[in-house]
Amino acid sequence: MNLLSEIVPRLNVLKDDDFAIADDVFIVNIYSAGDVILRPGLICRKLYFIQAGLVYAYSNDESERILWYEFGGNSFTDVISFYSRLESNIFIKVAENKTKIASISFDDLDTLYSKHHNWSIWGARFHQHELLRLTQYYESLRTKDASQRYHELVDTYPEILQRISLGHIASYLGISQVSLSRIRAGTQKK
Amino acid sequence: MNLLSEIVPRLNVLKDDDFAIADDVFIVNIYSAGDVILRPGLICRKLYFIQAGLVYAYSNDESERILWYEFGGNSFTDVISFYSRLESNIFIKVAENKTKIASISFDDLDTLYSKHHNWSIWGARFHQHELLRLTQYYESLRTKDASQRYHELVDTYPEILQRISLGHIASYLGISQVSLSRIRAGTQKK
DNA sequence: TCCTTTTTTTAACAAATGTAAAAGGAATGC
DNA sequence: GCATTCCTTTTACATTTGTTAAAAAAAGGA
Repeated sequence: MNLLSEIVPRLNVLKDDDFAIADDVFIVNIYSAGDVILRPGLICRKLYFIQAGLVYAYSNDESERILWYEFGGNSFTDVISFYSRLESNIFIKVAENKTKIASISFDDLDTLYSKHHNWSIWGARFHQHELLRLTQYYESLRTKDASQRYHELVDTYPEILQRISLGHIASYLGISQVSLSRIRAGTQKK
Repeated sequence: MNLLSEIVPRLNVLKDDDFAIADDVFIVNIYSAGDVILRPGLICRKLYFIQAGLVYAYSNDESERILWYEFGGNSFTDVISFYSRLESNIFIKVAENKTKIASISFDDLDTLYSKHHNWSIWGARFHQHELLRLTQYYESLRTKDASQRYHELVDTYPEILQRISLGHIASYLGISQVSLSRIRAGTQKK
């Protein structure tokens, strides 16, 4: 059984043979907390798939605003840098030890599409899923206020309060730590 | 020369033959201003490509917030409804007469992927482009304030002030009309 | 031209949120 | 135990933005 099949979703199309074919263009690495995957000024050349662990991104300005967290089972990249091949403006860092990640370059991915029909079907479906996932994420940013998003966050991942400081959660929610305290104290509209 | 090839981008992979193959699964329509393409409660079953004209979307709540405008050359759908196959929560309407649009259903698109390698390569690349485009749009929403976005809007489309009322522009920018007046008056930080 | 309607701006006030600073709590090390 | 440091909450104040309402300006019709 190929390692990759444990990390990259089959999306109802990939067979073991397809994973075998792609085995040499995906690279699997194990990272430690604090490892830097991407920094501003570099082009993000890879698409990443997390098998286990935790990764996060933050902005390059004074605010160092946390842009996202991604857990095992999800993929990530700097979408703007990777698909436009322009220099990144964000940091991507590993948050936990033994974070296990597979990655593939833009060119290798496109070559897979061209050479293997199944991989191009996978590519279409994968990017459809990502389009849906990203849109749902941004729409929840747009339509829900920080209070709602905070309560959903702790309902969905109650353990997150043990893993991430409230300062970082406030940054992730896009509000000041003072506002988050007010929300937690209930001094806030529901 | 096939009509479709004027509307659907080739993305460096589609040949005339591919358009001929797909001719019967794309439908081309001409709409009038005010025509409703999608309303809340329905599932958005199609992916649309605008050749010419203007289309916009707005929310289903009291605010009737304008979510986006799309011009000729771009594609659109209700991303969340189309890719999750759930009921839509938005309106999509045509804003100008003689708006010409090609469309294809989710299932027909997936069938094209399965049957034709070139179309699945196209699907992967198309959705990569859309992922980039959507992310750039939402990131500009996230990082720029209403004042910046207003000034960029009138710099990019000076004629827009003649075509769309300030009330609608404020809605599109996500602010009250009062705030937009303050921005225009210069009573606002740059 | 005059009246009506629509659009835009202005004013006044209230609510929400950020900044800065202080205080309280928890964890760690000596 | 005590001090230090880090994280979190609280307070005070200023800024921003929304709401409501009124005034001003623009557009259209008779």
